[in-house]
Amino acid sequence: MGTIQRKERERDQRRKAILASARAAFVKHGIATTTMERIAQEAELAKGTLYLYFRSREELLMGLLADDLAALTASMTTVAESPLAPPEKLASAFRTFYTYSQENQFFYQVMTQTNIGLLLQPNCETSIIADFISVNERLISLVEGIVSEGVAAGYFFLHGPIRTVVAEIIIAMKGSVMILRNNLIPPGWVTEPEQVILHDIVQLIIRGLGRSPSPTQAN
Amino acid sequence: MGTIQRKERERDQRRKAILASARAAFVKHGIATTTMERIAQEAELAKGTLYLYFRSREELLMGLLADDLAALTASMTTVAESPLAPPEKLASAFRTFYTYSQENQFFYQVMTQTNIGLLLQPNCETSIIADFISVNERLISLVEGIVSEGVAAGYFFLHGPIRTVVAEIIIAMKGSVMILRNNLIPPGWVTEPEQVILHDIVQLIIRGLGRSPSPTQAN
DNA sequence: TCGCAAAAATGACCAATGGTCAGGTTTTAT
DNA sequence: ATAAAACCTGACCATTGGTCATTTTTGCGA
Repeated sequence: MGTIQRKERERDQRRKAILASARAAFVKHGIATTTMERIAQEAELAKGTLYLYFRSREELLMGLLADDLAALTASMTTVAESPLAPPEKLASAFRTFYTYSQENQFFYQVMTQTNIGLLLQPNCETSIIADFISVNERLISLVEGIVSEGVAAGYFFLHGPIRTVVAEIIIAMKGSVMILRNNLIPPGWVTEPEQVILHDIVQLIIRGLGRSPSPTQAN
Repeated sequence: MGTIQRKERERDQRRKAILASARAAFVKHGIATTTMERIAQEAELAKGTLYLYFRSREELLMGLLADDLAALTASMTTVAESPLAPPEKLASAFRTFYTYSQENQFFYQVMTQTNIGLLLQPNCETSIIADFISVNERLISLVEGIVSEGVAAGYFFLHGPIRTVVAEIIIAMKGSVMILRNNLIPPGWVTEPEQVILHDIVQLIIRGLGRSPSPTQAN
């Protein structure tokens, strides 16, 4: 019986070692230009061996992304549990998201160089997709908690079901980060640093949340 | 002298014919899975001939995108010149952007399946990049006109230089469209149609613009 | 009209890369 | 010790963007 456990443990260790090598290679060379051959070399294995552990290059990428999303969720949880007022907590949550992408090179590259939708392919293992969805749900719940708190304390107003409002906030903020990090800003278009732009957008949304959706008048 | 003009005209016609064939192929088969061989077949030319007119696959894509952005700018110009109040005009502008992407299949696919930043590569012809930047500038100016009008009429408040504020609005809205169209919404996350989500986000931003950035109090 | 040079087009070829799989090596169980 | 199972290897395969030697077409001058 001990043999099975050891073998499972060793198999898991090799899988993790391959992921670590892939991460190092992706960070060093960029996602698009890192080949499976190069990852295999970094892992000191044959290329064919990689396919014993991952069904495709996409599945390898998703494995790395799942780890990052888990770490990000932990950071966001800390924010959600802090004693800040809801508007400041919301701003802090999205600052955390941005900072994480800035400090974690692989995550940054996935955000900027990969169409994540294309990674969610039928040849990805189902449990990896489920992990991705699960971690996303936890992020949503965290932001929902902050918004709910803000509504209860009178800082925010809802213009629809809270779930929908939260989704919209996240869409806008994630989208902004993607634009900022996708080189979709024509040169010379803005002179302020990305953090300032992102902060302003968060504040714009927070101000919008802080205003009842009923008024149709100026001022 | 007549021969040179005719040859230039014919060369331009062939270039346009290749672009049309590429568009048809991309729409029919998707961007990622359309090969240059398939485009060549659609154009009834040899594959090598494509490279007499475009330096790379990316340059071909950029050529198509430039046409789309020009058409989109025309639509947005119509909105900017309409007699609507600035908040409604702003909402209409972004609705136009979304509707265009919905109705124009190639544009939709570029938005969802392509990392545009990767298209802006050194092997793209400089004038194509310049066109891309130029069209972007026109879009920015249109939105800037609307915001400026709203400020003058007392609908909107600026939290920074108008150029920056406009950039932030565009970043948030473009980003939202990208998220919505990139299948980055986990299944079952939202039940409302994309248009409703986008409309809500625009309204949230408009409400934020309609509130002076000074208040720090709830209600 | 003909001959030649230039321009345009062709399609076989090349290099690169994700993925496959027959064969080799190592581990396990009896 | 032996056979079977598990693991690993690296040559091979299919695909595709891009190249380039060759072929075809066009334009021009005699």
